[in-house]
Amino acid sequence: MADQLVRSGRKPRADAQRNRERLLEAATQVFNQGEAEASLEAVARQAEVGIGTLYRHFPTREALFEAIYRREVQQLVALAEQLDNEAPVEAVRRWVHAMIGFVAVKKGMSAALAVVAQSSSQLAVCMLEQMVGALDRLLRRAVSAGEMRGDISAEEILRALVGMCYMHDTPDWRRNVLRTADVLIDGLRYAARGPQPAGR
Amino acid sequence: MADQLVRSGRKPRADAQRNRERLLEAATQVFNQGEAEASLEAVARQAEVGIGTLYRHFPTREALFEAIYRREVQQLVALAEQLDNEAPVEAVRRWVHAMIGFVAVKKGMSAALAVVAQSSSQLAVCMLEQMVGALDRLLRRAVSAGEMRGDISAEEILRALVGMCYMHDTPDWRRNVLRTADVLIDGLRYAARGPQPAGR
Amino acid sequence: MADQLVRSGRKPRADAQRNRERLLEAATQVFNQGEAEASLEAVARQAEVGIGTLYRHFPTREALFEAIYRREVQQLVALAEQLDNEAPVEAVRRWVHAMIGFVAVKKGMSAALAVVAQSSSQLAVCMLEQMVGALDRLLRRAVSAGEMRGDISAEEILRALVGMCYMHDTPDWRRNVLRTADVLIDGLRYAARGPQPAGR
Amino acid sequence: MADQLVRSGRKPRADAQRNRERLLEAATQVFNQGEAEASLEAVARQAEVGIGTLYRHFPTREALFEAIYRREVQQLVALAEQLDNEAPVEAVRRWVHAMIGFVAVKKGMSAALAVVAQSSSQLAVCMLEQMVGALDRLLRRAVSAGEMRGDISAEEILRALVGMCYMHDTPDWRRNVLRTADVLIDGLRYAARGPQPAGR
DNA sequence: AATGAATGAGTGTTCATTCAT
DNA sequence: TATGAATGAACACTCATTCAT
Repeated sequence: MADQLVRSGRKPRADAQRNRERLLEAATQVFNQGEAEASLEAVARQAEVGIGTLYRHFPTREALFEAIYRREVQQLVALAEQLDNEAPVEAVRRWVHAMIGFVAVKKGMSAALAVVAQSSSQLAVCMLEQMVGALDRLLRRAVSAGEMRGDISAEEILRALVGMCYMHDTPDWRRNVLRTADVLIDGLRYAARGPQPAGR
Repeated sequence: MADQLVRSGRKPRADAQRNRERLLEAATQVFNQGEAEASLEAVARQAEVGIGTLYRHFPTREALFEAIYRREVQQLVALAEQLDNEAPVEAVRRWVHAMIGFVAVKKGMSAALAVVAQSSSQLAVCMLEQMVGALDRLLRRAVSAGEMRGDISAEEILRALVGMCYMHDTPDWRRNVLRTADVLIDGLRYAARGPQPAGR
Repeated sequence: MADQLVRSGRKPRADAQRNRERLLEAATQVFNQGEAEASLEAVARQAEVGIGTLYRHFPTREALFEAIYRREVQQLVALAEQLDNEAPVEAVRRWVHAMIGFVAVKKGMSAALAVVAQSSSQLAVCMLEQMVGALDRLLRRAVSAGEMRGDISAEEILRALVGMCYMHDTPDWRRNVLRTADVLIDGLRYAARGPQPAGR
Repeated sequence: MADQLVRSGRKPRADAQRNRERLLEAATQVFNQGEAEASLEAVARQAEVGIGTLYRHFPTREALFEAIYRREVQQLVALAEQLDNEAPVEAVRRWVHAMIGFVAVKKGMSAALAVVAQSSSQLAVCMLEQMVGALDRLLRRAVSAGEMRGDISAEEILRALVGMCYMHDTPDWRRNVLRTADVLIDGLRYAARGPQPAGR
């Protein structure tokens, strides 16, 4: 499903598995602490593995991105499920904060996400859908509770968040983005009750 | 103004001027209907002009970006001034819509803006500052009027808007982004009066 | 030695070794029968090898120079050691002649040496130092024996020799330079005993 | 004879003459305080003159070099004549020192001379011949006086000197080269009397 | 399966030279 | 004549991708 090795039915050779791990580890480092446009050769070098091996495991650059972030994405999906018990709006806020914190830790992930969000490969779409699904679940609850407007799709909001993260590269962008994200969430609440007389 | 240059037969040779125009036209097309990272050679080819000519007119990639978008940016700055008479929040909303519409017309401008927003060249910074200045002017009025919270900088909001635009490439992204931008603005209003009891 | 590498089937793949050889051969030809500033592309073409291959083997122009002339330089160093048993002045003369003969065979080496002598890369400096060291060893002996003046550094003399070679491109320059070099050596001897009354 | 303008019979226009002067001045500066490989465009810019004008006056790079150094060469030729009254060996030494000092002042002239010495254009040859002639005149006197060996041509010595200068780029190369040049001259004297018993 | 050598198209950039104004 | 815009060949260098070992 994810990449070539899995397809062959047979259990993957031990060293193949090890190399896959090394590559993911290396790619994470290279992409996260630098640019998302680093050369694949650099990744292979970091993993102390031949470039050919990299290609065997991840035939395209996107396959690599996807493999890197699949796990992380699943964490976010899991988090959404856990937040089911929270108050609706608060759950949305916490999930959004988690996502931003997540991107902040994995510096450079924003670029990768941007790439993914703009590509249209099946797998990229799938990843995006998962995240959209997670956020959607939370939003729906808030909307049902009458605490948020329901005419903005989760995908829209997700794209906005990713875009907000992507536009920064200063080291302290995180708190700024967090605040702006809160504004966005506030906007979703505000409209739930419609515009109100400015004089209260 | 352009007239003057053409008529006076002085320095700006006719063909030079024409080539400059062609290059801008071509660059706009190439960048707008593709990626902001298209090769300069491609631009020259599109303009049916030697690569050397491109370099003569625009010694760096950014000089080209800047030339393309400087005029447009100034339009937005001018718009901000015109909106001084509007109701504060409405003025903000209209300016934001104008900016998005502007990006929508110049499809791909978002990519260019993204590049600019992330680079740190003097000129890029200057362009960004101009737009920030325009938005800041409008925000301040709204804040002064007690209709918007004042702890989110214009730059943050601008980056968020650019990011939102950048994350889309479907043909109909515009209305989605407009709506999400409105949510953001609503958020700015909402907090001006503090969180309110949600029906509780 | 080369044998070993080839036979052991280990790391140095056969074709890599062959290409390296071809590149050195080609570079020697191109540089020697033309200018030291020939394009690297020309070298690759001569070697019938992709330009990328050239870069893999020799990441910089100087790395190529160095590879070409390292072995030869070491021969000269070795020669200096062998001449330790000769009469001091004669040893200097023979080494200098060897050097010139060496340049003469590798026509165009003078240009390469000139480049090296003017660059300041680590490796270039190292090569120069080796040759200076070799000549210095011989000069010291002659100075100790009271047969040469000691206030001219080996490096000066070496630069002069390289310069002399570099200034020629006629096919028969060798004997001319040899004679002039002898004059230089004579000058070193002459002053060992101080200026003498010229018959006056 | 030197360049195109002179050929046309008519007296050169005043501004043409002025531009020629500016170009020479500029070229001297650019070549002398930098590299002999500076772009012609840089020269034209320094002269505040169009590149086309440069080409009109000096159709080739060598024509420019030649024009620059012709006057200086003639100074050296004149100096040789003035030295006719000095003691022969001293005259040679003084001329050689003058030449080196000359190159030292016009930093970068060594590179230009090297170019000239290796080219084979008529004019370059002519320049070289003039300098050779000047030195030759002095050498002959010393040889006639029995104070120098006569089997080394002036051209050889000149090439050696130029080469020696060319091989340096440190700021204090002058004294080193002067000393080495003295050694060369000493060598010419030494052999005039043949090898002498080392014990005196 | 793993390796890394080979490839060459592609990009940015410079500069000598021509030519329209 | 003077100008400088236009040109494009040439070069250095990178990197994704293929393929022999």
